[in-house]
Amino acid sequence: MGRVKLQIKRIENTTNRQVTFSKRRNGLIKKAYELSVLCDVDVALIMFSPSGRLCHFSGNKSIEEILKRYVNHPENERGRLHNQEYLRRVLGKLKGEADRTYQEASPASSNSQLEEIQQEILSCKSQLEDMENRLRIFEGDPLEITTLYEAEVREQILKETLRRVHMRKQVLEERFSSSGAPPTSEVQTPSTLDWLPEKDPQVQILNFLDSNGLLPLRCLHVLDLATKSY
Amino acid sequence: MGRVKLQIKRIENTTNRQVTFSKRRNGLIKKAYELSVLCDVDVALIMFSPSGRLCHFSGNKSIEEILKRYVNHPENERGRLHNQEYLRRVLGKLKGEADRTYQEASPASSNSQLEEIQQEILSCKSQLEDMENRLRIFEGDPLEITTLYEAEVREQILKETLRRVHMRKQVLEERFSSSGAPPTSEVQTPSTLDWLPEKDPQVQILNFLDSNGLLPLRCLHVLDLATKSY
DNA sequence: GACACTATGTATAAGAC
DNA sequence: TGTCTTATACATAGTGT
Repeated sequence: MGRVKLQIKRIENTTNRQVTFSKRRNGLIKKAYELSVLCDVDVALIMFSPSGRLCHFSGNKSIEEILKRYVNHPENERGRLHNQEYLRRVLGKLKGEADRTYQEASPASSNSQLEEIQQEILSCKSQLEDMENRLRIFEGDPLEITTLYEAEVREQILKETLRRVHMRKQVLEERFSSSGAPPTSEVQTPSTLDWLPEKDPQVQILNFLDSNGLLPLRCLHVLDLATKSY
Repeated sequence: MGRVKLQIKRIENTTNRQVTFSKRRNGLIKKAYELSVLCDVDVALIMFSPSGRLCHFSGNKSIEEILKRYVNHPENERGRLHNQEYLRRVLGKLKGEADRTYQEASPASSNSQLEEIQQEILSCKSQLEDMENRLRIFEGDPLEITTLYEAEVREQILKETLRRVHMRKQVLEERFSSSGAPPTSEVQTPSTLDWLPEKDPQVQILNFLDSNGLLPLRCLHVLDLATKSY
């Protein structure tokens, strides 16, 4: 759109990049606004400008409400598939277009390029799938377990992992205590989190993670699932 | 954009609303993607379709990372002012209306779209990175843990996950024993794997997994790491 | 950075499949 | 729902202030 067709790649000129950001940011917010009104849906949009400033938009509800809905959404795990779907759609369209304009440019080269990219996407997807499977062992809802075998297997893996982490913790404890550093860990262990208003152990963990800024959001939904499951 | 000018108000016809959502959602995601690439900025976009389905987009970083950056951003409080600014700007523009009518079609070079897709692959890869980070909590080498905090956090996550899996296992045990099904699990629990030639517990687990064909190969490297670490 | 202009590239409403 | 087509409305790159 504009005088020339713009390649979708990082704009190297800083000034230009910021100008484009300003323009497109407004366009994007407008589109998000229109979508939220026309279709009566919750939309949350968060951007960080090149200079690090925060810009965001949300419809009627506050961003926080929408984020909450997001982290609590059971579909959360599957979310990344949407990007893949989009990818597939764009790719399909592209291929159709390439086929239609078969005569014009260099059909062979662009087709092979397409194949190559398709391969890469497939590879990426299978890797994602593999990782999803591996993550399911740890982050997945236990209710998905339907056989004793699998429950046993998961339990043993977790026990073993726990044992190793525990050993590592002890090593670190010894190291810190012998070097005279303050034993910051034991004081903040969840077993001493009783002062928290929350009594649900999962929420305690959540708060613990959050207060340490370590891995809060990405674990929220797991904990939520847990409270719902049992 | 389209045959007629559309009023920005809720589309009452349900079918129409959903069709429009589908179209505009894709457009919005595309725009968000272009902005994130062109201007090299973090963008997170979350939508809930009229039917309650979750759709989201994020650039290179995972949504969780961006949300975390958002939550921790000091400017957070002032955020909603941006919407007001936008409204004011739109109102200002509403005063001066101008019409332009131009049209011309030309065959789009698919090269830019190729680049677009290549960018998508990059995004895909960064999602892989994110998952790797999440997996590291569970599968990663404990020696990578350098602070007591992190050891504590990992331990608590593992304990909690273990607790949930254990509860699930008990449920399944009860279900099977009460339905008269043979208690296949206890017999093959690793504690009774003494007949195996391997004495290393980790290799025992590995063999256990392997013999049950459940999740063997993808866990190999974890166990390998374990034997190397200690 | 913001605003205005204008030529162009895009998105999309409608409609049909 | 997804997809394609077409006509039309919009967004925006480049430019100047």
